[in-house]
Amino acid sequence: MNFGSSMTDIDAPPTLDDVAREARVSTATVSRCINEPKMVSAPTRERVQAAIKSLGYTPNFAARSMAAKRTFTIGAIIPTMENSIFARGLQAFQEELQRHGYTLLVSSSAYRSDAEEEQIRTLVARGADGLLLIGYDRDPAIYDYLARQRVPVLVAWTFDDNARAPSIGFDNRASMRALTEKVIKMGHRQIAMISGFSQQNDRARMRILGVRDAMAANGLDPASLDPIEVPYDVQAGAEAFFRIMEQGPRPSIVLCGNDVIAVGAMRGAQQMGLSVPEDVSITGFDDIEIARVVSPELTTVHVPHRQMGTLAAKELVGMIEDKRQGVSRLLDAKIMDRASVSSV
Amino acid sequence: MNFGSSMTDIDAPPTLDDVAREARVSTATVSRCINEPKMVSAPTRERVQAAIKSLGYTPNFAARSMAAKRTFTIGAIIPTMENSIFARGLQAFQEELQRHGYTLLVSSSAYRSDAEEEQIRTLVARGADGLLLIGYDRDPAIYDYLARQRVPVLVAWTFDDNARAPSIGFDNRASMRALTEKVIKMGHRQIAMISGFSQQNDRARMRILGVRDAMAANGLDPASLDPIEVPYDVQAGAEAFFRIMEQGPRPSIVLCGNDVIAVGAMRGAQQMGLSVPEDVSITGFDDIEIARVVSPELTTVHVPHRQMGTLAAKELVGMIEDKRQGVSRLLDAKIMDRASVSSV
DNA sequence: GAGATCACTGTAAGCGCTTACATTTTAAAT
DNA sequence: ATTTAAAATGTAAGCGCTTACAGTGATCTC
Repeated sequence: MNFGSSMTDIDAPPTLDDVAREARVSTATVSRCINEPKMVSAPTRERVQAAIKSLGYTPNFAARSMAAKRTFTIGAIIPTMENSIFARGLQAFQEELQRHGYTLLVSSSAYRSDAEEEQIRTLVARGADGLLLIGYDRDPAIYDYLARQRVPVLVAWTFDDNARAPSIGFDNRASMRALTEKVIKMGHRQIAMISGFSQQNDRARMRILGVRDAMAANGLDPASLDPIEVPYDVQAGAEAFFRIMEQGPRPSIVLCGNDVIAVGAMRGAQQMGLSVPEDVSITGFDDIEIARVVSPELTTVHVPHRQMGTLAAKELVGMIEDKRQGVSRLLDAKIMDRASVSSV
Repeated sequence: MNFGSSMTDIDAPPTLDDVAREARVSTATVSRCINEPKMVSAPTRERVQAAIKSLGYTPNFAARSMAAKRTFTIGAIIPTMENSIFARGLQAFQEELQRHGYTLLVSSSAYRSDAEEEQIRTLVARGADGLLLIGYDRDPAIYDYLARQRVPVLVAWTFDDNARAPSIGFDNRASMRALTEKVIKMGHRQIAMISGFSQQNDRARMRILGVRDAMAANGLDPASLDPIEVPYDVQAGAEAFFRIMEQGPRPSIVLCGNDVIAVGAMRGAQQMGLSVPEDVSITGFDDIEIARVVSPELTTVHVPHRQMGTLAAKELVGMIEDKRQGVSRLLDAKIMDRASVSSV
């Protein structure tokens, strides 16, 4: 088979040169046609476009990045793809990037900071024009490295105005505090918590602090809170719930570090024959789809996933194209008061 | 600040040349040290490695791909990232790729074939060494294009031995047939179905056919099945469930095209005050996490997500590196008999 | 109508790497 | 020792693009 590779030699994809020849212009003109169309006169532009079309030309990405020292690629490293905690936000991020002509390179670190570090280096070596990272907690040396390589970085899913990188996110601590105060007002005094691992995870840590803040502000002893830390996974949540209910005085409410754990806790309750919220109340965090699918529906903190993704993309593209510092942005996270919590 | 960029000029990242100079060898040797270490004698290799380390050298990806005509990038286009249908499989795919030194470029088409086509072209232009696509259904011209560009393609989440591309997947039709036969044997005669859109989606189409196969084989009229097609989303599932229960004779069972729809149907039932499975049975497909989180737990078809991802990665890498045709592989999908179906 | 200005277009020098081929060094064989 | 093959290294030609710089006419300016 020969698919109309005009009179040229074999079969390799057409290059800029081929187009230039076909359109009887220089390669520079073709390049300008593609990148800065307004620099080229209308007649030539049309001729070039026709040539591009007839040859089925697509620019070679590697060559372009090498010459332009830009890749139009943005890297994102998320802790996990296994559940949808980051999915909606990332999807929105991607859609917005695409709108600006960028491609997203995603990888997931499985919540391991060494894996994350390696992936950061890979992404940088691949010439990512910018990076989206989740949360702040990481070796300062990484921020140094990134600064030295002049790769713009934006942090999401958290907010901290005076950190090493600009962030688009919400206040994990304040949100958790608000949620906790709310349940305390509903009469809960015996509070237990199942958290994600707080090491190298500022979101988890801040959420714990938020609970303590609320306790302290309401005459409870913050030191009495002894969060169990588990992986973000349903089964682990269920197991932690068992442990909590078996040892010592039973809490009237179990606050969970996120929805996945909370759903696990709900399963655990069900398996123990406890009903939620009559026997025990449970809350989550994130408001992912699963929260509205369990019954009772889960009381949780709604994170503005899509908004965060979209704004992060805009900001990062801005940082890259205008070579400016990014500006942090605090978004609202709202308490979704559903059926998994009752008054005491 | 000056971060030890030895005596060289300004500040740009070190290049192969810098390393070569530092190690007092030619660039070719440095290159070999990185790509084919065994071609270099031990002493020189050590010298070069020391130089690499001391300069903090990382190869420039664009340059490397241009020279080698390889990118070590594999593209995957999945229909959605919003729920976890593809997440586990993709995660496994990525992990396996990483093990072979490849990077994954993911994008999602939102189940739109025009978006998918554009993304395929983008990925090819970016020099993807291979592509993972979900399902067969797409314009044949795309397969031609891919063949002409000599980009290996592997299809997953479905299996068809004599299609345009090799596939690693399971038999959607047979699995759905098996599930349906099982519920028929349990006494269900009034069968309804909520499917995903079957246009441009062979998985959805095959699942419908599977239901009909089972009906025909058991003395029911396959033409009497009139699947409602909806987007794969909880809310849509609930709404479709309402429609089904409101019009005409109520089915004893509602077979759903996947777990997300099924969970929607369960919510719908709950909102209508119907209990599952006493008043109506419901089944799903995929066995994603959500299936075990709802109550009652969902009877569904277990898809070997991780296995599929891992094998797909191995096969695709094999196709690329050995320049051979891929071989298709049929995996088992198993019925998970849980609590959302009762006998009639 | 000579010089200045402007709008296009072309020339050609890289970008940082890989690799075919040439050359040198080392080891093996006689 | 000398020849010969094998192993290690070097030389240099690109890979396909972008872009600084240098034309080339056409249009203004006074």
